[in-house]
Amino acid sequence: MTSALAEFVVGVDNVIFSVDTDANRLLVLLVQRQHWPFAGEWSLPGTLVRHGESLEAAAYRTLAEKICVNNLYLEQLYTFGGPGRDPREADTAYGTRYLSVSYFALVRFADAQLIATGESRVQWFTVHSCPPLAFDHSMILAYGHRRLCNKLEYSPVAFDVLPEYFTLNDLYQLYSTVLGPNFSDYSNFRSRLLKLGILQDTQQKVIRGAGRPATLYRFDREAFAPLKDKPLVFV
Amino acid sequence: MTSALAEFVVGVDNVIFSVDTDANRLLVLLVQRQHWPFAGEWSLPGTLVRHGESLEAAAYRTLAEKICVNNLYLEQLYTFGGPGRDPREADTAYGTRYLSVSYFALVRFADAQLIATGESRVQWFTVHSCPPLAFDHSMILAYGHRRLCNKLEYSPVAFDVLPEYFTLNDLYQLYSTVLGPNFSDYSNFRSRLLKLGILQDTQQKVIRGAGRPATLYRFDREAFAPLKDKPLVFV
DNA sequence: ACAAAAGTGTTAGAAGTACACCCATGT
DNA sequence: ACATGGGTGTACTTCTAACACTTTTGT
Repeated sequence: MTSALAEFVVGVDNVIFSVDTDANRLLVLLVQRQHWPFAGEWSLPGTLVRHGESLEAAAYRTLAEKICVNNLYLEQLYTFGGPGRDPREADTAYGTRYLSVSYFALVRFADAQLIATGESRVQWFTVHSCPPLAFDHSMILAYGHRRLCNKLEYSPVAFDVLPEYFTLNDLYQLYSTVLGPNFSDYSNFRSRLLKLGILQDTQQKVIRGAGRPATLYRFDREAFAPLKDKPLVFV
Repeated sequence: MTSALAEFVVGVDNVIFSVDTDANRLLVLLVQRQHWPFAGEWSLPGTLVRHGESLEAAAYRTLAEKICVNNLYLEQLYTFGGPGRDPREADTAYGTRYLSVSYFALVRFADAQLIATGESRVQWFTVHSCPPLAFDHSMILAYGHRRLCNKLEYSPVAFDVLPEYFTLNDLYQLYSTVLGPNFSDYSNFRSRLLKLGILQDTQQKVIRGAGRPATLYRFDREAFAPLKDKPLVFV
């Protein structure tokens, strides 16, 4: 004897982070809702999954609708599917459920062009000063933020959003803006990273304003491959 | 212009682990399917989500239908929702999708009673010698196994499946059956755990066969509370 | 007496932490 | 010359891994 199955509409919501290293700000992309429910409020960019479309494809599509970006990291975050998380459920007598599979993304700030479609507003907010969000999106954001910190510490996501050639300082800025002020000091970060042997020293130097020229490095994917799934620590 | 939304049936599949420390075996619970598709093949225990039921509730229900257990740890694992993962999709012209939210559980082996309902078979398999699974369940199992190892190393899940009073050897057996042979040696494991200060030394001793009596410890939840979300290492 | 299980100690090396200091460039 | 950012070195502590050893029980 089985009771009635729930009917579902499945959506994807993205927590899209970006790091503005110049201004030392960790940003998250929010959109302002145009329609009921929560019209006028800010929320994570999301979409409903289409016929024949994979979840990940839906996540990429949402992302591509809001920003134009070439370099990013994306992975599934968590699925929120309890009853009562979307007011639209109440519409239908037998309450179709709105399930949200959330994805977490990190994109390169420099080449992320926001797409302004008509009157819908899309905007970066610093994570620590963003408005209360529609639905349960504040919770999703918090969850995503925790994941971002972990990912940065234990896997090489940073290299997905850095330019191909970067200085150790670029890398350090990225880490310290995300991980906050009580992050490791530069000198130790430096030696730890170099000791890992996954950074290729291109002999090139780059001069940015005053100061000694900085060495340009690149991420050495081949050297990293054997270290994959090993408990690497980048902290 | 939006294309057709996918329609979904949402299911929950559980990767239920248990550790038989006596026989040094890591076990996973499988059920033998009775009906099409994959009739006769083994799969993870799962269910479809009912009206008004949360995902987690569905996961608990599935678990309770197969085994009777009081002590367990359960958390969401991953969501698999691509098109084509369930042959039943092909039935309906407009292909209702079968989405699976997977959960991962660790249960206490000693008090886990398998529930044999009629002819449906439920059985423990050692993780390293289990049959090929229906659907994409082999992938889900692999994913769950990885998560189990991580959880054990970084969070105190072990104490959810150990009895309230346990010896350090009980704990060590649990860890080494899950984490395999090249796990830390007993002496180092011991001092690391004790140094964390989260084990309460009840002055009681227990004698099991020959050998010096072992001290009974209990997990000190209050002492652990402040260490929560800190990067603890139990390895 | 001896095996078996529990528990302690030691040591060499690696890794982490907090600094002080030197180097190359622009102004 | 000196401020600025890049880069090196060091002294100290803590962690890790491997292993030898002592203690308390049953037989």
